[in-house]
Amino acid sequence: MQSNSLISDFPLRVLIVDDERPIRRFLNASLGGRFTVSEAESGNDALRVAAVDRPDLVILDLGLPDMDGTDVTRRLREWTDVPVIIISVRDRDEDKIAALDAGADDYLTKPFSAGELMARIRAALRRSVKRGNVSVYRSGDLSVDLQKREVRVKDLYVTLTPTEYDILRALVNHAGGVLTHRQLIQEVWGGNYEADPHLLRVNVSNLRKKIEADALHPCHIITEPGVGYRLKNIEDEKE
Amino acid sequence: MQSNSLISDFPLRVLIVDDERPIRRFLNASLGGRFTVSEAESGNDALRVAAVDRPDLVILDLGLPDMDGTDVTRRLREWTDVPVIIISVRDRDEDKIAALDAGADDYLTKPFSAGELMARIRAALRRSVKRGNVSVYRSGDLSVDLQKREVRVKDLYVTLTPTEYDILRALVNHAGGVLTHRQLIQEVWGGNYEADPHLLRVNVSNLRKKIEADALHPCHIITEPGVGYRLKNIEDEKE
DNA sequence: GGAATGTGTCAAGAAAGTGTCAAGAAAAAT
DNA sequence: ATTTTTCTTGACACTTTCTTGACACATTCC
Repeated sequence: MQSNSLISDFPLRVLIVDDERPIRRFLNASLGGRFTVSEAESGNDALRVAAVDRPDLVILDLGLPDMDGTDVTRRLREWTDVPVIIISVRDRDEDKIAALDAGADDYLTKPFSAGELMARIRAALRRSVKRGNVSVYRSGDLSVDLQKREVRVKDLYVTLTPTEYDILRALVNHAGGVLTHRQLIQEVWGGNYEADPHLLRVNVSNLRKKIEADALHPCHIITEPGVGYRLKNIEDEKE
Repeated sequence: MQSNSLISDFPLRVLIVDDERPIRRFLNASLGGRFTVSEAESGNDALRVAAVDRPDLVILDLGLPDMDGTDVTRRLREWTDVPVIIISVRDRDEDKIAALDAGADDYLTKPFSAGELMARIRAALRRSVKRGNVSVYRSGDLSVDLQKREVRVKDLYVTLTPTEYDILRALVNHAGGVLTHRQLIQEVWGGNYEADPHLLRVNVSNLRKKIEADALHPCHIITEPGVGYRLKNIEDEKE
C-alpha cells in the first residue's frame, strides 16, 4: 500500500544503537535515507544521545558492551515513550519477554529483512505520531521535566530526594489514572513489593510538603482512600 | 519487571479470530483467564463481533475462509485504533509487510510460544492504555472509566469509597446482565461469601445516592427482586 | 386484611486507613 | 572518619469507611 511512503513529510529522527559498525551500516542503508539517523555504540552512549537528539524512534541491539539493551530500555522509559524496537541474535523467549516487559515496542530476531524492519518501523511510528511526544508534565504551577529530572513550582526549582522523585515520576507516567499503593511501591522500591505502605505514606507526605501549596489540601497528589494516589491535572478540570 | 502481572486490574476484552477451533482453544488457554475473551471464525464474523463487543485487543489469523486477515485489519482501521496482533503460518516478508502496513500492530509467525504472545499483548495494551483507548462505560449521564478509576455524572467527578467502586465495577463488567447477590458479594468481599446480603444493600444504597439522579427511582442500578442487581444501559433503551 | 419476605434508609459505634512528627539507622558525601 | 543527607520505623491523632441494628416501606402469598 504505502509501503514506500512515510508517515510524516518531514524527516523523522531515528537512533541506531549497536556496537558493530557493519550492522549500523546495514541498518542505516535499510532506512534508505528517509530518516535523520544518529548512532550510538554503547548503552550509556545511547542514553546520552537520546537525551540530546530526542529521536522519534530507537533501534536497539540487546548485546551492548557496557549494559544490556533491556536496561537501556528501562532507563529510557523513565522519561520518554519513544518507540523502541529491539533487534537481537537471541531467540530465547525469556529475552523477548524481558525486553518487551521492560517497555520495548517490538522485538526482531536477527537475521531479518530490511523490508520487515521498515514495516515494523512504520507501524511503530504510525502509533506514536498520533500522540505528542513531550516529556514535560505541567499542571497549574507544577512542572516536571522527566528528561532533565527537574521539578519546579512557580518557576522555583524544588529539590527532591531520589525516593520522592521516583514517586513523582511514577505518578507522572500514569498521570490522570490511579496508582495503587502496590504499584507505587513496586515502581519505587523494585519488583518484589516487600515495602511497607506506611513507608509510602510518609514519603508522599514529604513530597507533598515540597510541591503542594497547602499540604493539608493537596491539589496535585490526590489520595484515593483504600486504593492509592493519583496525580490530578488542574488543566483537565473543566472538561 | 511486571512480567506476570497485568496492565490493568480489571479484565480487558480480547477478540480471537481464527477458523480452527484447536487454535482458538490454545490461544484462549494462553491468555490464562485474565481477559474476557470473545471469538470469531471468519472475517465477517470478526468485524461484526468487534463492532458489538468493542474489544481492547484483537488477535487475528491471516488465513480466514472468507477474506484475508489483512483486509479485516484494513476494515477495522476504518473506525477503530484497537491493537491488532496478527498470527500466521506465513513467514514471507510480503505478508508481514502487507499486514503491518494495513494497520496491524504486530505480526507473529506460527509456531510461537504462549509467553511471547502474552508479552506482545502486554506491550500492545500498555501503549493502548496510555493513549486512553480502553473501555469506558457510558450510559446516559454516567461514565465509568475502569482504567483511570474515574466515575463521572454529568461531567462531574464522583468520589466513591472502595466498596462502592468495587460494586460498580462488578456491575460494569457484567453490564446488562443480572448479578446475583451471591456473585456480587463474592466479587466485592472476596471468595468465601460470608458477608451479609444486608451489607450489600446498604452499600448499593450509598452508591445510588452518588450516581443516581433520583435514588428513589434508580435508572442505572436496577433491582431484580429476589435475585440481585443489574446495570441498565440507557443507550440500549431503544432496541 | 395480615403475616412473611425482601428491600431501602438512617445513624452510631467499630474498624480500617491516612497524615504528621521525630528519632534512630543507613547511606552518601566530604 | 566525620558530617550531611536520606531512609525507615514507631507512635499518635485524625479522618474516612465499614458494619451493625433498628425501622419503614413495598410486594407477595396465605
